[in-house]
Amino acid sequence: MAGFVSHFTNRLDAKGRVSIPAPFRAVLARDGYEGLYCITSSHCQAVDAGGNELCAEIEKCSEAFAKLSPDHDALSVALFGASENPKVDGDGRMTISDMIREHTGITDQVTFVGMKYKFQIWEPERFREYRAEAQKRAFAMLSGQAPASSGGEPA
Amino acid sequence: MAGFVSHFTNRLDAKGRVSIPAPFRAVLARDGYEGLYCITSSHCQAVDAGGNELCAEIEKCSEAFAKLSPDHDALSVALFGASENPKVDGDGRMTISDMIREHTGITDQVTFVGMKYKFQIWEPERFREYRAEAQKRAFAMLSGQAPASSGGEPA
DNA sequence: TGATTTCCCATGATATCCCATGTGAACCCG
DNA sequence: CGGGTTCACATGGGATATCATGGGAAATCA
Repeated sequence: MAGFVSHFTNRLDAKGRVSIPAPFRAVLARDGYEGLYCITSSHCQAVDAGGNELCAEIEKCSEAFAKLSPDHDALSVALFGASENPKVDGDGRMTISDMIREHTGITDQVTFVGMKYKFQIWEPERFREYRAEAQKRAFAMLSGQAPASSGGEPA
Repeated sequence: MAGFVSHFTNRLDAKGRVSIPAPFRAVLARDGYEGLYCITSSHCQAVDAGGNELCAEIEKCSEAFAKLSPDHDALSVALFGASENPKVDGDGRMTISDMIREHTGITDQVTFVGMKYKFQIWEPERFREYRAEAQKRAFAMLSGQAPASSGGEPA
């Protein structure tokens, strides 16, 4: 099925490498893998990662402003300056850069969280905290929102 | 026969596998089976499972918010981070992941409960308790709202 | 040249595939 | 109508493939 789902926690090895979960690699390949795109999240201590689909989303974001305009420039710096294209080795591992380490606080373990069109990279303990918070917010959002057309409360 | 109905209890084997009830497999196949979609329920100790129809329902939820926004991210983590695509082997069995085990308390038996457009996965004893409670609620709702003569629940 | 990074292979644990078996229900046939 | 047969399905287990992880050697960089 399509998209990144579920979450996985893997260990960093002595060289700073970590295996990207196999199901996520499969999604990347299906999406027409051209390298992994990573960008630090602006509102949480995580890194967004993905393939073409994530790239397209980010570009769409910056296209909202006219090129050469101050706004566009500022946004470009903010977006692309905080981005990376980590290499993925033949065994499906990526290296955690210093930028990612600093932004996420990752030391020896990494949690990968599927979010359908992208996935996030977290320090496991911080993810647990964020997740608890996210679940509360999600519950509030869904119950505040008008019920969907087809009968039946999702999840 | 449309949708998942009735309920079944099957045993887990030593490898953590359990047979998905044959009638449910038939429904999945008719729905255009592309893999099983599972998501932990936010309001009870069960896992929602289904095919395309359930998947579409979940996606619709997250479409209410702009991608890359904090709200969308939180919702995605709560929904997709708590989801899985268990593989189904040639004999119609799925493996119960640790995530499902923890959320449901399943140890050696699994109850599958049809809910028309999806089905739920329960630890048998917890399901019995939930069911007793649900029946009370349903009865109260129906007798409070509907005329005594009405033959069944609304579609 | 010394320090990293990249590539490649080794390994243990786990998951997946494939086939065997038991059991109950449906079916057929006399 | 009764007895035997077949079938579908849940379950078990051995063989095999996949995956995360570790480490050495070659390549790259400064």
